[in-house]
Amino acid sequence: MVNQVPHIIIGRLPLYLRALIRLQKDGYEYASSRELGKLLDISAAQIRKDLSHFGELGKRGKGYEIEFLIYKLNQILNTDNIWKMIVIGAGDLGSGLTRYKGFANRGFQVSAIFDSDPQKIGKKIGDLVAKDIRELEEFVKTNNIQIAVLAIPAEYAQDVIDDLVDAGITAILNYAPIYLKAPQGVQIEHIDPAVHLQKLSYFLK
Amino acid sequence: MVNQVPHIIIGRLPLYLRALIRLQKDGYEYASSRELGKLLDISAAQIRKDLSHFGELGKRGKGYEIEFLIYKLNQILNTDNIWKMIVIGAGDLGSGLTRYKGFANRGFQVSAIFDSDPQKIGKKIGDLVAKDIRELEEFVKTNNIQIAVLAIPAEYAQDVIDDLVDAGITAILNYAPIYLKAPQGVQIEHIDPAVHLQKLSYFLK
DNA sequence: TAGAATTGTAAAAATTATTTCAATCTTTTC
DNA sequence: GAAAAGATTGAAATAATTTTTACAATTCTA
Repeated sequence: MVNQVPHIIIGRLPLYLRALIRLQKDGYEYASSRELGKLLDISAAQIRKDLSHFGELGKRGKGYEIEFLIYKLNQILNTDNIWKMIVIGAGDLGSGLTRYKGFANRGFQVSAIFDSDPQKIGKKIGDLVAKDIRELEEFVKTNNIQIAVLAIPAEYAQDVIDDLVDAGITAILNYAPIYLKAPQGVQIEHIDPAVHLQKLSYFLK
Repeated sequence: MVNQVPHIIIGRLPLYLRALIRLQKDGYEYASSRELGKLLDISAAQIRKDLSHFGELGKRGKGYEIEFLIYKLNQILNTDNIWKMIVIGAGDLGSGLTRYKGFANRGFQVSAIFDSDPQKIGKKIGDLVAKDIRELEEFVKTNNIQIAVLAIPAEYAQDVIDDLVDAGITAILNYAPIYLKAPQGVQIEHIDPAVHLQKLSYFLK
């Protein structure tokens, strides 16, 4: 296992994992880099090179044993256990993410949802009840939470990030349509559908 | 205006645009590449190089005139008009996206939402009423829709994409957690929160 | 008018992806 | 059951792409 694997490679590992889980569900036991590549529109060589950063995970003449590679990728990505996350913002998006069933088998679980709006605090959302954002710090500390999902308007996002970091959060999935600052060591991933749509519309007409 | 601007550059333009709109809202008239870069954690040289693909858009000694650059980026990204889109899937996510107020001022508008579940068809969602997916093709053709947002389970996604392409859709924002195939010329962008979370968890613990 | 600021771009450096192939394992043939 | 043919990985070498550096040209400011 090597240090300092390029970010861009880490970004592809979840795609490999997702495809492998699908293949396993479909009853396959082995997958070659060529097959996997065809499924993902990624060159076979690239897949082999990416995986080779983490040891010799394949079998010459045969391919990659799917069960083993899934196990290995989960280990690499730290998803061999379930991470507890919190969601900030109990609007449509935050509520939807909280109710979303798709996280469980990919290593994540929402363990609380917070809002500052009295109208939303106390509301039942899936199995949870929306909490007051003022309880955030205590909750994060008590439950040792490291991951937060931000689903609030852009205006408040930077302030909330600062609070999250103070509370001990070190990984943030940001849905607010704004670039956010965090100290070294705190990772942020951004999802903004309009950004993707604009990439798409570039190619239209 | 040049042909064949690398994809990776197109992907940054919406971020520039988003930041510029924010600066404009905050009352600024000019932004230098250094200021913009600081706001986005992108090097000033990169921003200048990216923008230089589309002409000489800045003013030496002063920076970029924000209003003009916003106008120009909208023109480049084809967001100087509103694109009508359809949403497929009237679950939490599809409903949330349909109600989302943030698309309007970024060049997009949901003009219909479809589902195949009789329980959901007819339901009021924001200003719209969920339609039967069987009406999809006619709607797309009649209304000349080019963009679709896919918010359905992975199992059905490839079949629906095939139908969308047949109907005339050429740009797809895919929320189903699976890689999807489309013919040359049809652009797909993927959003899978679990993929982002797994990138984050790589860096944890 | 002089000094400061900033762009646009050529050149260099760094990063990322592809090509190629020896090594090795699997499958088929005899 | 051994030998031959086929498949596939892992990795070195090469190619392509992307980013950074460096600076002349130009504009702004005082």
